[in-house]
Amino acid sequence: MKKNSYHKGNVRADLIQAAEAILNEEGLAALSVRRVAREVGVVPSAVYNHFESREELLAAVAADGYQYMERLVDRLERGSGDPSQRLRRLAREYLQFAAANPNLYRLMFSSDVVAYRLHPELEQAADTSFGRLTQWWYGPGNYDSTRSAVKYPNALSVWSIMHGAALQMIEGLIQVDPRHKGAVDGLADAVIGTLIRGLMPTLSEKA
Amino acid sequence: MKKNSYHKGNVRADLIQAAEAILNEEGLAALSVRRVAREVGVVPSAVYNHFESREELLAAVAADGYQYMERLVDRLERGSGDPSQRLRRLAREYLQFAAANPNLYRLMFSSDVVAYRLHPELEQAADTSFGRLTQWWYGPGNYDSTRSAVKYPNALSVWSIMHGAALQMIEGLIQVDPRHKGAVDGLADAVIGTLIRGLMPTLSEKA
DNA sequence: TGTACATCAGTGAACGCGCGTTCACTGATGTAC
DNA sequence: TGTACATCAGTGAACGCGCGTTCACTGATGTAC
Repeated sequence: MKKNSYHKGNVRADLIQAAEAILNEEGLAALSVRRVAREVGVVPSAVYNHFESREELLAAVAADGYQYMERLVDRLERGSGDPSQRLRRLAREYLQFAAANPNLYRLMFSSDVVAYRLHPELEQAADTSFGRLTQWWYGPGNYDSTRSAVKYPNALSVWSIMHGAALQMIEGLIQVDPRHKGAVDGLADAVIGTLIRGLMPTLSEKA
Repeated sequence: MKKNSYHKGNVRADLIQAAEAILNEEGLAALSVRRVAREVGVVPSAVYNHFESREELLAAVAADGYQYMERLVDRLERGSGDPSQRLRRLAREYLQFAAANPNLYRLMFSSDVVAYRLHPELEQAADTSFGRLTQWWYGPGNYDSTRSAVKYPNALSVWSIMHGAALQMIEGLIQVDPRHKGAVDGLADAVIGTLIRGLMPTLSEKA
């Protein structure tokens, strides 16, 4: 392909990829339309042939991230071992993903930046991940996609504790270096282990 | 006090208060130095008599938020009831705080916006909250302030599950309306209840 | 009690910046005849 | 096979914007003598 030709090919895909790279390396603040365009070698206004706005570009990046989540749940469903073993594996993989892609992880879960409600395909991606985890747990027949706290406390708790641990790690609120894989696994084991066993034993010890 | 006098009094406190109001009502993006100054009735450059930079102002706002966390832990320590009852109460109060002050909550826990490491008083405030929870649990003699995942799995898990639930609620990832106090309590009960009981019973049921 | 002066906390104008987005345009490509 | 033309995806210049921050300044206040 000639350097200065029009119709460069898959500019849309290139933009998303460049955006992901910038996000990972320099964070969300550096991810501007102009910057992404520059990186791809295109003029800023060209971006608007592929995305309606900056936010739509960000939504596309986030949606890309959810594909990774999907794969995690795939492995949960198809994996071997008893349920608690699978859950422990899920926990490790989940935190490893967050540790390796902190800025992407943040973007995926902050409606502050990308309003889910405005990007149905994104909301659906998030729903699917949670829904499949829930169905694995409660059986397909029992899932009604409302994600009610009362109806699915177990799935909700797994999601909450993993999300909380991931963010505390990413934000540096706990002494776990995201670049140290062993430490990340240790964190995963600690929280999912506690959740599986429950606090009752130590609490009654206290009483 | 005269309207146009210099030396207006507690401009610093006013700035923090105005910043909190803007944050709550319009979100972080609206919280600019110029905007806060305008709200207080002062020229933008006057802000720099009280804060070195925008980030320092934000750090002051976040530090203010931590005082609320302190009070939660106070009540945990001094409250009545057995440990698990106290923990359940803490969970409710924690989520109610997050529900009532979502933008402040986000600011407090995102190093993206305010780099903790650069604001020691802020890092200390965060440490204190976690440390006191841990000490309540393990006894004062056993706390060494490293917040290691391996050493304090119980306190860490409580923190993680509450943080995760709070953020999912705030970001609209779960079907809980933050303005509905009953629903927020329900969420708190669900996650802390699951954590206390543990997943073992349902997991072995599955196996 | 009155005066000189240092200090403090404001003012007002200006800086350079990168941003998201719009617009009229134009070159390359694919298709119909 | 050659030509006319619609479409698509680029270009380039410009828009208005609010931002964080700096600077020389000045009015009000408190203190020392």
